Amino acid sequence: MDKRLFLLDGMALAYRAYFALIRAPRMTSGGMNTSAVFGFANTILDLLKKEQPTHMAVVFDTQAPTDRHIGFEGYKANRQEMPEDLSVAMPYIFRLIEGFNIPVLTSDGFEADDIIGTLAKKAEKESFITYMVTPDKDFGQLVSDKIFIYKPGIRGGDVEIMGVQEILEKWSIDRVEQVIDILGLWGDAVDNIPGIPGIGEKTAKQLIKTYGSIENLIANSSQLKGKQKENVEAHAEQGLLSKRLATILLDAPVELDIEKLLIEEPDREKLEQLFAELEFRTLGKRVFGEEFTIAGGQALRTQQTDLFGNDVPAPPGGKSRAAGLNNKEALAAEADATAFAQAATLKTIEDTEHRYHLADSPETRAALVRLLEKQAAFCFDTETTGTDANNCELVGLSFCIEKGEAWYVPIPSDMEEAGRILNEFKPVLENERIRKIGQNLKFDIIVLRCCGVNVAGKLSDTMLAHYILEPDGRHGMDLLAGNYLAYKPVSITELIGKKGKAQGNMRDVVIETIKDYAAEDADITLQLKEVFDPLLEESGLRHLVEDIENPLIYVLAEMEREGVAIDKEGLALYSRELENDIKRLEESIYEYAGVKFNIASPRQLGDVLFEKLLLEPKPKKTKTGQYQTGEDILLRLATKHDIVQHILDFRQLQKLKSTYVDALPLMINPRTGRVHTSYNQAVAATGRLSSNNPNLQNIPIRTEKGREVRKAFIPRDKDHVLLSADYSQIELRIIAAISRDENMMQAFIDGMDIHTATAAKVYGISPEEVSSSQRRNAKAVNFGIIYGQSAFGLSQNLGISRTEAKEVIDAYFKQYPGIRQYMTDTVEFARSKGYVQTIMGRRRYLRDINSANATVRGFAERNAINAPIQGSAADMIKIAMLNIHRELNSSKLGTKMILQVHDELVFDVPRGEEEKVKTLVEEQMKNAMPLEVPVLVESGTGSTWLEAH
DNA sequence: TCGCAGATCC
DNA sequence: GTAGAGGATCTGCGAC
Repeated sequence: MDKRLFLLDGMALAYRAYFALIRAPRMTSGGMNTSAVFGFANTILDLLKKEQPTHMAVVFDTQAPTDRHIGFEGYKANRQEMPEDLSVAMPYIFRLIEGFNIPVLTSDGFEADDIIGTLAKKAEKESFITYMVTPDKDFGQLVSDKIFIYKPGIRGGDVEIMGVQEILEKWSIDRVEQVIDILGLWGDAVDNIPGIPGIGEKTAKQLIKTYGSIENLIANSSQLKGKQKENVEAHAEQGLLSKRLATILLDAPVELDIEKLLIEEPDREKLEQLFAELEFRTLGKRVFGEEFTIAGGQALRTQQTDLFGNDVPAPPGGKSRAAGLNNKEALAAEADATAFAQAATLKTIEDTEHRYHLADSPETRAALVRLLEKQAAFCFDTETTGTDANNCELVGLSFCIEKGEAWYVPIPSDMEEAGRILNEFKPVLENERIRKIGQNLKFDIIVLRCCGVNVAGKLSDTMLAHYILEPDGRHGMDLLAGNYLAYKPVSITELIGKKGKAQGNMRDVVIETIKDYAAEDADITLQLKEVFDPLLEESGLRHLVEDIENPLIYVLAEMEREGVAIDKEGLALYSRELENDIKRLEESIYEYAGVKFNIASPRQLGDVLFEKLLLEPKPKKTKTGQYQTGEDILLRLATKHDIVQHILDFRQLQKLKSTYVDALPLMINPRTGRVHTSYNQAVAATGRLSSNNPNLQNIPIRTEKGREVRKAFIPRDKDHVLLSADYSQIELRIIAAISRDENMMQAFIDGMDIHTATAAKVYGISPEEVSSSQRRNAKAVNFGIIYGQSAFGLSQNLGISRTEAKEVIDAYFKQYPGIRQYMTDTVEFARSKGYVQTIMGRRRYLRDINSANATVRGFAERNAINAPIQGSAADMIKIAMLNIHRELNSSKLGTKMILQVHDELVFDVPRGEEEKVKTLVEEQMKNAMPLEVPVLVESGTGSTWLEAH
């Protein structure tokens, strides 16, 4: 049998596992980030299972500066501190390796690569096949026969085996020697060896490639000019040292009998204990088989500290939590993590004592109602035939008043019978005295409203409670049950099948099965409420759910149920018009291009523009390697070829037609004849609402053709008009108020146009003298400030030079010193507290704020600056909505609030009420959350949304 | 079915 | 030197 030796570069793999997972939600146990340990464990497991090694060792760099590192002051200075999370994880990684019974070698004065290189050479003589396992950024693999490129993922790594030849091809390198030369490059490509001041990594690589080697480059430095020449000559010695340090040794003094690295059985006891501490349930199962459970183990409890040893506050009750990044990658990874958590050994309905009753007779129902009537609060849930609250059928109701006991009330499809049963429950559901507890109550409230039941009383929504506690996380019931109750509810897919065409219907499930599922939901929700209440109290967040989020459920439910009228015929007409325009554009584009292709395919379009028409010598590519054809890129090309403008127009019209003009009429509810969007109250981490099915918060307005769509939003009939009221510059007013910057506050107090005022200050001229381009620049800075934009971003945005952008920004901060102070203060606050907050105290946790990774940290810093501003604006309009809703109801006006678009509210107003409502709305919006600067609201009415806005 | 790119909004 | 504006949703393409 072959002797197969696997040598793992321990530190590199640990770092790689850590950084690869850094963007993913943190897998935590007792506050410790366990993702690096998890990634490492998966590497070992993958190798053991898939590659059948016979011998194995993990090699670690000696962390203390040594011969190979020493004598190089800059090395120490530049070497990044090991991230706190990772250094906490390292002891666990060592225990893991020990548990697997794999020998650990330390490099003792050398790089791990040197030891591996030397061993590989030695092993070759003893007829081993040697494999080096290291992440792809390291070049050290070149000394082994095969190379593993390990890409950690949350479910373990994809291990890819490449031969040396393939590596050379992959990196477009010609010869092995050349790789060695590149290894000796200047810059921080190799383990942060400091480079030559003034010559970057890329430039250095290029230069070395051109000259063949560093030695050649130095010898020919006279061919260079200017600063480059100076730098190369002045720091030649350092460059050579870099090369020497980065060159892999094959003759390190390592005494070792390779046969001793023979693989042994893992130490079951040690691994079990470790997996129990870290709550690695699925991993445990992979190692020890399905029967593995961590029930006997003790969960880890360590207090998280920051770099200075101070305690970092964990979010209230936060057991696991998403990182600050809210992008698709994070969400996808989070889904994985959720699956990971769910697959673990959680209690289920089988393991718990419960009394779930069926209340399906007049007597049992009456008894239930009598019981509910006596309660100060109860938890309830509805079962329906679908997820569209405005377009589904009620199948049953479940109730719970105490942990472990719940009732299920089936509702038959016969309307009359259903009505009778619901009437029995009206006295409790409509009872204002009784608090209602639920998960996503807005859905239940709308469903019941459609059945003629008007739910009343205070609300406690567990989804919103968790949203307030952990705004970046997800808030599904199954997830919450798993994380907070260590419980796995009956899965909906067990009842009605997987999502998709084949998915069944709640109506078809036998009542006994629904009973368990539904009663359990109510039971779990009640238990969650009991967990969240003290957490909200402790962290001082109770008022947010109690005074804002929970009451807002009623407002949103009513808005959603109300819906908005759409001019279907108008849209149909416009669709035909667009169709013609698009056809014409298509033809002309084909003519310009000389070829027919799919213009809607960015890939095909890129090929035509940059490979056929060659519009750009060095076109930008996306990370997947196709040409970028985004609007900003095309706009810059517009002068080069007429085809570009046509493409831009084509894109715009295509988008308009498919997303709005053709899609909206299909969303009209057949029952009401109106479009009912759905507001999600728990997705945007800053506190904003979002809208979907359809999204009515992104109806076009910027361009003339787009605006046409707004004409299709109309009052319910000719006796009504639309009223639109929006906050003027609300985010800038908020930043002015919370930063208390005198100049900006004064500009608002004086009622000036803020962008003109800013331009006047920045350019040191009077407001009258401000040109339109100066105002545009000022406006861009004002917005950039809100988002934490850099000089680079501003220059890109405005098409000006970086120097110019920097000047504008510097002048800006000189005029508004309070704003700069706010920015540094907020970031500082986030650093010490771990979160930022809005005026109303809504929090956003920023775990990455102290990250050693500049990119990740930068993201957290921009979030720190933006979240309080965007979030305060969200708080303000939510309060306004609550107050307006209350006032409209109490004053018996016929006006309905129908839309919210972040800083705008739209109402359907009976003719004759316009003036009254306008005053009411403006007053309530202005006074919702008084600031120390004036809050301005602009409103208008019209027979379409466009006119009103 | 899913990720990506590109579009829309505030 | 890094990457390069915060928050969303929807659509079509193209790989799987």
